[in-house]
Amino acid sequence: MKRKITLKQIARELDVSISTVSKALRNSKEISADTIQKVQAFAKLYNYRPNNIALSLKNRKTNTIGIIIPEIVHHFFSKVIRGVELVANQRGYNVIIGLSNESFSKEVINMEMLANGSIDGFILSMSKETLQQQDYHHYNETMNQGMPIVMFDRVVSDIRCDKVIVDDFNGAKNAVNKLIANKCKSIALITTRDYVSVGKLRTQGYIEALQEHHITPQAELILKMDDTLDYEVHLEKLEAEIEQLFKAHEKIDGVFAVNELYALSAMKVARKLGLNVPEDIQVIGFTDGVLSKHSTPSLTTVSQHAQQMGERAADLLIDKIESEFSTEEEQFQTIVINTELIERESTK
Amino acid sequence: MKRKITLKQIARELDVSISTVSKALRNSKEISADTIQKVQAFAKLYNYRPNNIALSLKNRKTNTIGIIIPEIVHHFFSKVIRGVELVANQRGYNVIIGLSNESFSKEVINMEMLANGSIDGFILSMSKETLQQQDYHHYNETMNQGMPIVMFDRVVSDIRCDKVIVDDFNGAKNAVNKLIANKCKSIALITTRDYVSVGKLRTQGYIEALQEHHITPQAELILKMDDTLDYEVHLEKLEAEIEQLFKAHEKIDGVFAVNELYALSAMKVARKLGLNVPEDIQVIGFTDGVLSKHSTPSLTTVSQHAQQMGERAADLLIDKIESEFSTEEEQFQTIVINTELIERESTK
DNA sequence: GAAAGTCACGAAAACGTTTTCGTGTTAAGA
DNA sequence: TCTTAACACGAAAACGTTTTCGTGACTTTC
Repeated sequence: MKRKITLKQIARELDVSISTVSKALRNSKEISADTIQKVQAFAKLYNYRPNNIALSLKNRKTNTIGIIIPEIVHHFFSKVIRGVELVANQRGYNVIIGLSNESFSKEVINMEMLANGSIDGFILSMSKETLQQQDYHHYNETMNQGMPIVMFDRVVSDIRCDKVIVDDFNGAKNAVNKLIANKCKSIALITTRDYVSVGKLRTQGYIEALQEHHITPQAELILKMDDTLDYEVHLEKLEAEIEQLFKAHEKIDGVFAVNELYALSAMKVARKLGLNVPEDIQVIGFTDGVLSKHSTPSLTTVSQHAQQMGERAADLLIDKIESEFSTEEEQFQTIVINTELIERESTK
Repeated sequence: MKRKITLKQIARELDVSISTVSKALRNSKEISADTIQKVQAFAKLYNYRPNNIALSLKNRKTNTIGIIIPEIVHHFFSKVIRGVELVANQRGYNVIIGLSNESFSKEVINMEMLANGSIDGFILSMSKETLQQQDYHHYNETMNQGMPIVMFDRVVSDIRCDKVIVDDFNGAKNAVNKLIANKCKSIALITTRDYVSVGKLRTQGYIEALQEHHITPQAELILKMDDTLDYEVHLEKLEAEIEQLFKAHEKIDGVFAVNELYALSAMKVARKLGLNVPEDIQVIGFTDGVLSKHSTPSLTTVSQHAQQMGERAADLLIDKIESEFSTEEEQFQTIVINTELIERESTK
């Protein structure tokens, strides 16, 4: 079990100086052809590779980007990671992950852990707790130290940085428009509480679609779930509330749900009540998940292009990292990713 | 936009030496109370944090572990990552990810990228291509350089390292036993080609369960799918083959599938053929996925405890990293994670 | 044959730490 | 008053690179 070989060891073996070895390996014209050949042969034999950490220290650059997300066991986020990793690798960067688990303190700890020189920049999506507490000091402190941040999906306008977001508003609007075009007369919305920006925007899209078609939004048709609990935990509660909603408003013939599970639950309850999807009631969800594709009936859904979000975020971040000129007045971009309505069996 | 402050800057400001600052921050008794107080106050004011990269270089230890997996948009793997991250963070380590995308060359490139000093050890699951080509030189080279490796799930006995695996054999056997106990007389197996070790073991479990109940396994009841294509791509082909199988053997009243999607497809085809699950045909899958829980009917499945696998793998790796004594003859462990049969609606 | 230039290489600094080993000053002991 | 010990601090090395700047030994030029 031998350690990795270093320049110093090569130098000693070949009885030259460290600088000579370093230069020879980089084909410097300061070094004679003889020496270059000798050094390179030796280095190859011992499989020399420059130590990354030493390079990082010297160059004050790690070629690593950090990504902090609330949860990894989640199709949306894992697809974003895939996108980030793809672009990062292509451009010579590694990706280091931190999970906030939707907790403010874990988010802060993770950021501090990585901000001390381990990475060149952050890609992150805020935890629910951070969104609730509206405490953004850790972002600002990190940026003040010259560490660029790109936020995605869950963002707030108070923070000045690059952002990549989904067009939640139009995604929702298009979905509801589709339901209206499909002759739905009474469309329910199943959503979460409003503190997460995306939920709010989707609700607005729903309302505006209705209004544009001269349908008055009715508060009774909007079901707001408390999602501070884990999805799975409050599944029964969810279904019970949906059932109550459906029973109270038998005329409901369309449902727009802000996520996959809510949509699936709606279909499940509908079936239980003897309603056929899509004949009696049509359902559209919002997500990139795997459930939609494989449910029966399969679910029409608003795709978020999660992987593309990750790719764009990574490009944005690396561009910023590599831009030599940090112009005095920084310009921040917000990239909006268009959604796509994927029609499946749950709509006509 | 000021850079992070360093010991040197503090030293200059306070007109003491770097060593004094360093010692003062660590409350060395070499330093007077006065100086300690002064330095710590200044450091706190400027929010000093030691540079991780410098520490890594000095200590020849990065406190980072690398995880290389074939795919991240996958419930099993993302749960493993969650487990790894949980334990790693608790024990003061970061996690850096690499995706092989089931490709041999990407696996090698990723490993080389991380092996050059960036991490202290690897946790990995082999790509399908690596399993097929049976070329393991990169693992051995990495380990020869003193970098510990823990493999999980997809392992081969040729490589001498710590391993965490699922008890695929008994998981499958228990599942089939369950079907037999539930009065299934003709049980089909839907599996993949055999080069992935886990597939082979699950097939063996199936066969042994049958044999122990004096049922002769029939080759015609075993459907081997070519999974070199992406799941989604060959979905129709899968369903067509299952349909053919069911039609050719109408007596089939039980199905054991080696993954979630195969099981779901079996249920889908059954429904199409007018068969009721579980009345006419019972189905069991093998996975930790999300589809099983939310399908209709929900799927009885063999849970792999993916998160626990990640946790155990991380503990194993960190133990090895931190064990000072690299005893001459290294001992390697293989931890077997027991499966658990989760009964849902697809079995009686 | 001396001045100038080329060649091939080495010394040293720098990145930011920690730690070992001095060393000068003061206080205590004889 | 002299020796010794305690105290408080600094210099320097080390981790593994890259790069700038010297510097001898030759070679060329007039």
